[in-house]
Amino acid sequence: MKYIEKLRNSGLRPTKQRLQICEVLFNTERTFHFTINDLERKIKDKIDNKISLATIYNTVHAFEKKGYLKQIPINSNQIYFDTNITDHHHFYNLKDGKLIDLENSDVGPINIKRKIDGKKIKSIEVLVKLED
Amino acid sequence: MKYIEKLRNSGLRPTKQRLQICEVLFNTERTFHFTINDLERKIKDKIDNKISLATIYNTVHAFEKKGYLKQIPINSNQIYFDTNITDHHHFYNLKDGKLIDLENSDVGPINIKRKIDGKKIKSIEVLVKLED
DNA sequence: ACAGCTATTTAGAACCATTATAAACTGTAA
DNA sequence: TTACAGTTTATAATGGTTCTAAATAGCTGT
Ligand SMILES: [Mn+2]
Ligand SMILES: [Mn+2]
Ligand SMILES: [Zn+2]
Ligand SMILES: [Zn+2]
Repeated sequence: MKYIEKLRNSGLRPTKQRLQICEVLFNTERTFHFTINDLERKIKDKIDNKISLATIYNTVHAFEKKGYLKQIPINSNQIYFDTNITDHHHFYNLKDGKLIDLENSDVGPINIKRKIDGKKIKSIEVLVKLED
Repeated sequence: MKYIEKLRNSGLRPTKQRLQICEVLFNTERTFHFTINDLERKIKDKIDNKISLATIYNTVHAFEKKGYLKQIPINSNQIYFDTNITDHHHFYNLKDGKLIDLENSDVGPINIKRKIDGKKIKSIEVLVKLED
């Protein structure tokens, strides 16, 4: 299995459930955005055994902590995650709630002129809201 | 009362509760960021009658719809609102969860090169996460 | 292969911010 | 004043997320 090493190297035991979730999340042509509810449905569609909701939450949080997933800053009643962990930005379609990746090259370089002393910048994320 | 006109002009009846919430939200030196829980405490401190939590929610949503408040796109279990309704951005201090305004002039002009056809840009918001 | 240990999974309960309900109350225009 | 729609309110319901604690599974050393 291609994800066993990745998990072991992260200090995560390569359990059956984690490996199956890796397949759903990372064995894809394209990166994607998802909520836990989305992921639960994807898992049901792709695998035949059941994975409990608690395990899905546990795994997503474990992967996020290891840097294999990112949360997307957005106002919603659900948390949005991203399998694209590169620095990038988002269009947010207000009509249907869907997100579209905006590559760094699609946004001019962002230069934050103000400094907060004792702090350093960890990330700069742009959200572009779209309407009709 | 200075807020009666504002409310009437928005099609909102100037009730006692709404006027008191206006005082707390808008009769200030500076704009600020708040959650519903923050606002509930501010109201308790500043006024002597009780305003029900449902009314606080109703009022904040009514004011948001009228454009007197904005939500701040951020991942949190609570919604963050802003009394600063100008176009601006935010520092987000990961240590304590506090937000700091970043004026448009503190961020270089942002030029979104990619277009989504049939859609127009409603807002561009930058979130700068800070760590130690 | 086995034992022992710790990590992980799991069903279900708990949590808690937010929203819905529906009855009482209030602002407003006639 | 009256009538009516808008608003407030206590309380219940909702729903995403986290917690709990018992069962299970991966791992290390023998
Ligand atoms: Mn299936
Ligand atoms: Mn008081
Ligand atoms: Zn993305
Ligand atoms: Zn602000």
